[in-house]
Amino acid sequence: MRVKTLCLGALCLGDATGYDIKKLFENAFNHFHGASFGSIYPSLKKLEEQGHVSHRVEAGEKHPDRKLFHVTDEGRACFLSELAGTPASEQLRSESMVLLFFAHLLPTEILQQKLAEMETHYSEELNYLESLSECSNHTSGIDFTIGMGKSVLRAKLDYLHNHRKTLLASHRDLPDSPWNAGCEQNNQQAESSS
Amino acid sequence: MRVKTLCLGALCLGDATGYDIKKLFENAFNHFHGASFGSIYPSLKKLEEQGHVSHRVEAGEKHPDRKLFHVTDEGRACFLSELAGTPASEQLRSESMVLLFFAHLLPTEILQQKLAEMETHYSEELNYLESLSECSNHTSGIDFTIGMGKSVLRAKLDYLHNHRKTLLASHRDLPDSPWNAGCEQNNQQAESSS
DNA sequence: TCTATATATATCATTCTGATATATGTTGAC
DNA sequence: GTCAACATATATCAGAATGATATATATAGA
Repeated sequence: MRVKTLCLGALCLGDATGYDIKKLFENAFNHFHGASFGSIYPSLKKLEEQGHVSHRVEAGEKHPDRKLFHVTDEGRACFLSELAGTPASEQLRSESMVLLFFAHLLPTEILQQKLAEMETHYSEELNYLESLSECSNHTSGIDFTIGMGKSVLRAKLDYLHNHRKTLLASHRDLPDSPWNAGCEQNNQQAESSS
Repeated sequence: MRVKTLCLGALCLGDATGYDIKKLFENAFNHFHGASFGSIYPSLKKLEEQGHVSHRVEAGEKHPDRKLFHVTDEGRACFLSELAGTPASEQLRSESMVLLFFAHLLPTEILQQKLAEMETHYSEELNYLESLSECSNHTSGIDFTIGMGKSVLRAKLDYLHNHRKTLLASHRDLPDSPWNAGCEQNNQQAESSS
């Protein structure tokens, strides 16, 4: 589903700025869909050109000027028909699973570290969803997505606890892996000279 | 994780063509990472420019010419160091959850249809993973990813069975939703005139 | 025979990410 | 009291990925 459509959906929940929508993607939507400023602002621009949203500028006193967006009737109708026409599907993009798929190529120490990272991430997200479900003003659909998310995270944590030892037990370090032959070309997440 | 890196990883499992790698993404990798031809072929090109892979052409008798790719020592070392440096993380992109998040805007009939679609997809993927785990030649890491996938799918199916009725019970059709005011501009998945 | 599917490579417009630039207000540290 | 870090707010851009399309041949089935 296009970010443009998601933005339209977000605005169906109430008027908002691009920044507000970004926060929605980081919070409420986060556990099933992300989006960056680089897609949100252009989307709002196009939606306005198509007449699906309009905006008014709120002059800032204690904050920068805000462009407050609002769905038009056409925009709302468009979102509803797109929603109904969207097939139910999902797609995972998991570095964790890639790491485990190639676990036999990793030294035991690193593998243990990755498993610990996974547990931390799953626990943190579960805590977040549990805090969300304490709020009482959700629609039943939203409660359903939160509940589904919690179930999935509990299943992941359980699986991790029950199978971690087995994985590590059958894991052996390779005797002479070329661990110092690292390739710098693609490790650009590292520090640059300052 | 970049498709380029995943291609390198795929080639660490054995020599392959771009087409073979696509099949790997569709099968083994499918439940945690996808990739299209439009990213695989350019990735292989760049990997070759960087000296991480090489290729030889197999002239085709019963098939088109094949470019069989092979990892170099540098490529293998590069993949290992990238793998170790990749943080464990994951990200879901789920149209199903978006649909449910906005369930209150959908007519009951459509909502039921989406829930049925979800169940079908989850069941099919579970069957696929169960058929995969019957093969006995997997590393323990691969078994772990398959097992995790199965656990997650079972959790999703359980949740769906246990909460479907509650969701539908609290769901009411809106009295006069503008269901005929559909917007054609964005419904371009429909048929074109022929 | 004719269609659909599988093998195989390649390109392209559109879309999305992740980084960066620009400004201002607030909060907390020292 | 100053200074860094963070939150609010908008916008753009290079690079990466998607999904579609083009091209060609072989096989299987209707």
